[in-house]
Amino acid sequence: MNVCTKVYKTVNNLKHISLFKGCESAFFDELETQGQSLTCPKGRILFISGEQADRFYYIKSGWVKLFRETLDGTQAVVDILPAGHVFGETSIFSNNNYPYSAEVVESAEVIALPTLVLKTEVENNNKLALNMLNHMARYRAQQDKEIEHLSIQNASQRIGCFLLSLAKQDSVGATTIRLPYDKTLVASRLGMQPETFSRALAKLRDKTGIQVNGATINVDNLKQLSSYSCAACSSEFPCKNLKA
Amino acid sequence: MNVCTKVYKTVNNLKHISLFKGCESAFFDELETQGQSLTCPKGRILFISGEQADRFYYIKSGWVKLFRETLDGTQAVVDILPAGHVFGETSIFSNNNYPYSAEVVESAEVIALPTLVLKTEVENNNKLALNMLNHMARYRAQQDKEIEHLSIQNASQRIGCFLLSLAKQDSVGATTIRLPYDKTLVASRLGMQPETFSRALAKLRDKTGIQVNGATINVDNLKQLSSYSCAACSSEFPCKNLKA
DNA sequence: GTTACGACTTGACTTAAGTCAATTTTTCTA
DNA sequence: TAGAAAAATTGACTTAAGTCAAGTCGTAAC
Repeated sequence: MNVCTKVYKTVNNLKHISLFKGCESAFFDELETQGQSLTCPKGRILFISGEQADRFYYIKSGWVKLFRETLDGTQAVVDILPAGHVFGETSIFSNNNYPYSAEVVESAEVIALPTLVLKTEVENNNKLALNMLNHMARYRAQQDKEIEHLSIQNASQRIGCFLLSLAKQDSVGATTIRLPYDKTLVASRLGMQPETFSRALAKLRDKTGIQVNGATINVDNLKQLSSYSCAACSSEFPCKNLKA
Repeated sequence: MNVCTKVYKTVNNLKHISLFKGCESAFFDELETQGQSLTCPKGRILFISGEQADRFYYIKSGWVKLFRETLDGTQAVVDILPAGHVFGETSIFSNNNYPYSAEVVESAEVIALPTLVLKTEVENNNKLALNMLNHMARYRAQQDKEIEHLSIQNASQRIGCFLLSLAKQDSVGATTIRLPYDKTLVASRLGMQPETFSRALAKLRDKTGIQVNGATINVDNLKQLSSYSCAACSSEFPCKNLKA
């Protein structure tokens, strides 16, 4: 666990966060007064599973890993979130305890906000409650797909699917993808060992003609990648991760 | 796909459904007027993934499987739900399309209710929105655990965990568990092949001393079962599936 | 009762992924 | 820029689970 200096800043302008769309000024004022902007290096633990949840977080930049650990230390990665995402907010529906631990995996700027203010507002502002419902429904659909992938896709297909989700949504035919964090971390995100990831990526390269160069991956034919990966996925073909 | 005669009945008294706790009479009246009670035999398909979602369902008795299929026909089981559960309701947050297919797997009585009425009420009644949020948060926690189990538990441990979830919550030490549906179906629910299930259950028997007799399973020592299964689970030990 | 069917089990074998160890490559730091 | 550390790859091997085929068991129908 990485202990390090926190950098606090004044929070301003949360109005652009889609979860809060339609909320009143008073709510934003209260959030901003009690909120803190933190600059966190890689490795910083924001909270531990089971802890009392006084704060939830908004990611301004960087990447944050949500995970849980078994008694023997094995880690299960719940998700790895990029800028724009909110996490820890569901604790207001589970006795104010965090359901997972959170660690910064690519140096990040996050905003820590008081859960109590959110809870009170959700209980009184139907617009916010609806935002959260939509938000959770989207997340749920994604998790359902995750479960499906774990049970019916092989390692190479899971990687392919992951690459598609990173591809620019407007890319057609060819594109370049850059892995946003370490391959080891991608592997754990996809529920496999680093060695398996390495071999499975090589297999994916052979099967779909992608070019791998470190963290940079060139895709000449997105459809070929999609057709290989999505063969074992219930989503409509071509993969909706790929707009074409 | 099983085509069969529907049996319609008048719907009454939805007030006991926890999701609707605190709702107004007018809402119940509208639901009951437009709702239908259906008696469905095993095999009955209630809806198909992607279909327009006009109705959501409440299970009065029996079991319902939620699943999706890939192009090549491979099935991924999302969940298998018992009496008391609601499904198809999240379609109101996803363009009114069902995100999965639903099939009755143990003859069931279900109530089909209009999604539009629910949607309108959620948009206007904060109490209902909060109920749904709590409901979805609970479901989400369960799905997160599911993902964890798929990636870090082995077949025998997943079965053990499943058995614990079936054990009566007040049972201490010893208890008898009855599988609620076919072993083949339990296998698919746990993301494994029937053959693997059969062998893994035998292994679980050897490891934990449970006695298997067809669909009936005697557990002399729940803690032993829990300690074997939960070794690869991030939840606190002993498993919260087991109150002891 | 006998037959037929589906559910379940078992055996033999294949395949995918995990493990452990040894390198190689890249990145960071002094 | 040299050297150390971390990340990634590769090889050899083990293990878990899938596959396919054969067989058993129990129930339901006749």
